[in-house]
Amino acid sequence: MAKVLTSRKENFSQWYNDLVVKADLAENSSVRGCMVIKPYGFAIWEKLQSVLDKMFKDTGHSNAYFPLFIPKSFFSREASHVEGFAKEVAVVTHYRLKNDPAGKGVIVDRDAELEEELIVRPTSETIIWNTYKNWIQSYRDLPILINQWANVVRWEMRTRLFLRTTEFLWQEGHTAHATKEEAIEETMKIIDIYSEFAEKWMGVPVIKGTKSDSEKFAGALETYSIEAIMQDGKALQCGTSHFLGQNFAKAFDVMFTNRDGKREYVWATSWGVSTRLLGALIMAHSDDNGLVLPPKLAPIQVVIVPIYKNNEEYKTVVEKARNLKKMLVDNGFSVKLDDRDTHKPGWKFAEYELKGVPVRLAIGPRDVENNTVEVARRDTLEKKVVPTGQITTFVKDLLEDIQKNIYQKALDFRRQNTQIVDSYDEFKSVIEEKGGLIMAHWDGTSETEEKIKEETKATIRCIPLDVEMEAGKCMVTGKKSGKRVVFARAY
RNA sequence: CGGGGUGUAGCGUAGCCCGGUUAUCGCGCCUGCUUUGGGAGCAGGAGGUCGCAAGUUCGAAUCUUGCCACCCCGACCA
Repeated sequence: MAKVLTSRKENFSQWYNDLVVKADLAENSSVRGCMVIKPYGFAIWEKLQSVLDKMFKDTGHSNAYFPLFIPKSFFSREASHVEGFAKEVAVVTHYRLKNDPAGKGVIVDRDAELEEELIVRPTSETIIWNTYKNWIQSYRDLPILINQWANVVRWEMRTRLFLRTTEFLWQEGHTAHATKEEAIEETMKIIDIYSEFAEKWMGVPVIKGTKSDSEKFAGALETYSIEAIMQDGKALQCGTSHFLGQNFAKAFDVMFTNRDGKREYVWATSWGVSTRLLGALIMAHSDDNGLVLPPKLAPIQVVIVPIYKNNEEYKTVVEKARNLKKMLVDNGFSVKLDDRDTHKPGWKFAEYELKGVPVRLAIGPRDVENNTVEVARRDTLEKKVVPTGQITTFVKDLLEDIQKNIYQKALDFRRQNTQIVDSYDEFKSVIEEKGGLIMAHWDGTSETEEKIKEETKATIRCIPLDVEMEAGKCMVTGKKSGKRVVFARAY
């Protein structure tokens, strides 16, 4: 078979880039750091959106929409928030163009300068809390549980398809609560939703945990994240849920009267996942033949490829293929019949493997005669001939098996690439030679974290929730530590 | 913004050091015939402001200068 992708082991970055482009997911646009998401890639995003959206709604959240532009003054209200984002915001300063007197197209009309510059949102806390101020007077107005699907802009220095683009799509939840406890509970509820989504739908095992002070969201008291490992051993943050305390309520003066008639600041959370999830999906499962999609998120779950030599065979084979498609569609599967005469079967096989379609059915004259179908599964590339009568149950079981298998494979990979390390020397050599996740003791200070980052490029991905307490000593300073934390080089 | 590199057809490239016929090759594209159970074969064909501008020269993809764009490494990061 002709090789279209760079090998995963040879050059992971290039493999990733090739894959994204050749599987028709996305490509770089002519706009700096911005990508074009192509129909096939967007179909996966839409599927992912619909599942998450339902999970949010099932837990009492509703969707709304807030402006793209944020007045600069709103933005500067919360000190640490400004600090965190100032270096990467796009700023709108003018509102008009005019013809260039020198005759070279259009130029900015300097007379049309805005009195107050507008920031293109890097995230919406500020504009939303400025709005919530008008919505909240009493404890009866709480909680507010809102989510928005939107685009945001962060002017990153270096970009990478899906993982870090200047503009990206995401959902951002912003909730307001009467009590601290309720806000914390919301933060946890969301990180659980994210984790369930990653594991059950994307088939990507994740570690839930809290962020260290230096990795916290700008303006948050506590940031919870889910962290996954990619096939090159680097970690990827897949979603975050922040407990914001009363920081934004104080910055935007959002108070409510409680049951006792006393005025109090509102408690807040915010949380989000982005198109980066598609990057995680790709880097966690795919191989040198292309994408491997979890059946639950695949836009096409089953593709049918007819095989024939002449017009006569075409008729009988395609007719059978159509029946097969109808049968599967009636059973709720997403099926594509590729009866194009412009490409040969072998070409189509390779194409759908590249696109990660979980199950492929091939029907040729041989199958028509024997009343069978050839079934191929994407994850293991195994093929099997199945009697037509059993095909719906077979495909149903197979899709479930693939979903389970890719999760298990990713989980096994993570186990094999997670080391428990006690000394800093060992840490350095493991990071350098093997990569992956490292569970080690840390004294809890930003100084130590910074030192490790500088010397090894590894950062604390999270302080995991589901890990037992264990008395130990920080591998760098020897100070006391109650728990191992997760270190890795990260995207 | 610092350090390195690259711009030649839709994509990937040779040629550049050492200037000289009609700019190389592969993929892709178009036409025809043969093919079709793992990216088909043969034959023919179309497609180029050699990143942009100026300069040197009888002559520039090739040399010089300026500009632009992109990529990689660092700081930043969902």
